[in-house]
This record gives sequence, C-alpha cells and structure tokens, in this order.
Amino acid sequence: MIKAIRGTRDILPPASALWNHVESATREVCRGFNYHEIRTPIFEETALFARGVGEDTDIVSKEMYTWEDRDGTSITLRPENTASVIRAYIEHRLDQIPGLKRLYYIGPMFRRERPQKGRYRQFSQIGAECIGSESPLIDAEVIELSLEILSRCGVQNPHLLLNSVGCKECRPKFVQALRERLQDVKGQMCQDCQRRADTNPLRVLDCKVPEDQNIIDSLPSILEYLCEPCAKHFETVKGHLEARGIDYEIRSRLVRGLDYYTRTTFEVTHGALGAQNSILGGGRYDGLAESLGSRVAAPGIGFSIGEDRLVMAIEEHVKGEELARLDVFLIAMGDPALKHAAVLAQELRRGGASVELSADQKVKRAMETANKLGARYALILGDNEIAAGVYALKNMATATQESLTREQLSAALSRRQDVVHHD
RNA sequence: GCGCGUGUAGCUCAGCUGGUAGUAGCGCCAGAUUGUGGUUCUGGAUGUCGAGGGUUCGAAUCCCUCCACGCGCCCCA
Repeated sequence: MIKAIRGTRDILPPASALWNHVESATREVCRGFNYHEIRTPIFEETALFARGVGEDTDIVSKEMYTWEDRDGTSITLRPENTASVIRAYIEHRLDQIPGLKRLYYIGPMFRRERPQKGRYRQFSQIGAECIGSESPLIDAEVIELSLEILSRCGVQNPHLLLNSVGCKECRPKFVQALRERLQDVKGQMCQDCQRRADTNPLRVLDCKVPEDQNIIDSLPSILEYLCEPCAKHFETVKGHLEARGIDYEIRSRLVRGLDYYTRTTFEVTHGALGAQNSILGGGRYDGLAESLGSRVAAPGIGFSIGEDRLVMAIEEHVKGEELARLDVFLIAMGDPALKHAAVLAQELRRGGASVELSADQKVKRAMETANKLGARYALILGDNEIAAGVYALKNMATATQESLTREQLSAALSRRQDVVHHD
C-alpha cells in the first residue's frame, strides 16, 4: 500500500477544525491591522532562494527540493516565503502604489530535513510582511501583529525574544571581533563550537551545552557593536513595544539562520513543543531586494509562524472536536416527514447551523448515531409533530426535550450559534 | 545527514530466556416487543505480529536491510 511520504502527513477531521480555527483567526487579525493576503507560487526559480535566503545557509545548501525543469531551468519548492513576496513586490512594482504594503500569507513550505516532532518536510507557515519603510514603528507593529495572531489563536504564555543583528556596516565588525575572541577560548568549548568558531561564529552563540554557557556569556555582544543608526533604531523599537504593553526579553545571542536579516530580529518560543520550541521567527530585511538584483529598494520586516507548531501549542486546550461539533442531527420518520425535514434542514443551514439529516428512520438507531456524532441536538420530526405543527428538539447533553414551533426552533438554535461563533 | 529508541487488531497495549497471537481495555457491528442516545446485558467481526531477507525442525520473539514514527544532534517554523 502506498503511504504518505516521509515528513508529510494528512490532517484529518476533527484536527483539521483546529487548522481552520487558526487560519480564520489569523485572517481576522490581519484584516484588523489592514494586512491583506498575497498568494505566491509554491515553486520558483532556484536562484530566488539562493540569492534571497543565502547560499551558505543550511536551507539553501542542503534542505531544498530542487529539480531541473524540461527547459533546463532549475526549480525549487519554496522553503520559505519572504523571498517570493519581495520578488512579487518588485515584479509588480508595488512600490509605485501609494502606501506601505502590508501583506500576509498562509501556506505550505518545503524543506528536506530529518522529520521529528514539530518538524515536517512539508509544513505550513503563517507570515506577514510590511514593505516600504525602515521606520522602527513598523517593527513594533509587525511584532504586535504576530503576537496578536498567537493570542487570538489561543496560544498561552508566549515568550518574545528580541535582538538586533545590525547592518552591513556594523555586523562585520562584530563578527570579526567574535572570531578573534573565539580563537582564544574555543579550546575550552564543545566539539561543535570548536567547529563553528571557524565556520560560522555566530552559531556559537546558540550553543546549548551547559558547560559552554559561561564562556558564551563572556563573548562580545552584538549590541555593543551596533553603529549609531542601528542602536537608535533598536532603542526606538523597544520604546514602541513598551508603549504597546508588550513584554520582551533582550537576547543578544539570538542569531537567525537566514542571511537577509538586518537590525531587528525576534523569535517567540513556547514550552511543551519539544526541541522545536520556536513557534515564530522574524526580522527586518532592508537589503533583501537589492540582493535579489532589484534597483528598487524594498526595506521591510516580517515574520513567520510555524502553523504546525502553533496548532501543537493550542491543542491541549482548544479541541477540534468542539470546534467541529454538529449542531443538529435531524431525525425524520416516514416519507412526508423526510421531505419536510429536507426543507427544514436547508433553512436551518442558511441560518448558520450545521445539520445532518439522518439516513436512518428508526428513532433508536438514529439517536445512537446522534450521540456518537456528538451532536448538540437531536431534532425529531414524525407524524405526531407534523400533525401538531411542532418540532421535538432534544438537547443531547442534558437529555431534555421540548416541543417548539418553527419560530421557537430558530430562536433556540440561533442562541446556540452565538456561543459557537464566539469561540 | 548522524546517534539512540520504538513498530502486535481502528486505538492503547500484553505476549517471560524462539514453539506457531490475547476471554485484555476502549472502539466497531448485531441483538435485549417496532417514536428516543449516553450507563447495563448478550453475541460477533477484525490482525499477511511495519516490509523484505536470513538463522532454525520451528520466529511476533534472534540477525541483516529497508520503511515509518519518537527523542536528541545539526538547523529551523
């Protein structure tokens, strides 16, 4: 039997209801911030990611799904979406349209890594980008948006980590200083760090080996090397976050894996996600457009949320079963009742209720089914009801049943709907 | 890509040092006088023991390879 390939998975009901919940909450929040959806292709020319994300990153050097198209073009399934968004921005000259471009996206990304909990080869990201401004006010807005999405989706206790990685003026000076310092101390560090000290000194800062922490604490901090404009930018971002009542922790060791980041970088972690505790990552990318070969500047900042991890973070207390619960299981007995019931089902659905018409006319069997489906109500329609012009509505949880007129029925169900929709 | 671990009915698992799978729990199906479920009772179905190969008279149990999943590393969402 053929199975889903490694690192991919099916999302079935009722779990899929959680994904819908997350996505509709996202869309609502984005609309509130005036961010609008952009849909870019799932595959692009390989060069876009190589140049955008960076040749030396792990993503580009070993994690992309790349193949040669029939005309010889190298094509890659997108491993992330920011490069595509910037490409679209430039391609469609969105800089010529008034106002900043506030965009969001939801969709699958592909990276060929070893799958484990919270890491898949096809995974979904929810992201947003604000393009066209270098203002630190925008940094705060984007961070606020990201946290608001998490909050509205039901994530509890997110922890925001904040840093600045400087710009192309000041970061090289820091890397140089770090490299020099590491030459003196790397002998006392773990094997990995000894290797990183030469290959990618910034990565040393991310080391989690307990014995290395004291040494890492003694290493130079990027924040001490920020140039005047970068330092000022960072201070202003912090001020705007505080004005918004957003708590953050400065984590000068926070280095992100994509080459395009400049100045502000941030990450949100969440407990109980295992080794992949990062639920959201983002940062500013003022030089990205230029590195894609654009003559048009497109400074911006954005983030992406791991949707799989977001769902994982909320599934303890947000239940798909509840979100997907059937409102009404409609039991009709006899042919006239069945036809009457079909029309009633139409009306109730138009009123916003979910309604399943029982395929079984035996009340006992149908009630069993209603119970197994977890329906909120069983609605019974037989000769007695038709003769009396009423409907028998049974609350499955309380086992209470009442005879209602058509109007009373609508009222009873719409009251219920309000509750449902607020969750 | 590397290391460790796991893989038995739909799900959770039992199966001791190899002898040919379990009255297991939950679920599922059918019944207990035909307009009422969830608790009860009775009966029933279901597994190529992850896949392939090897050792053996004989393997779910030992060995090899592969696959999937979990944990960690690397890295990231």
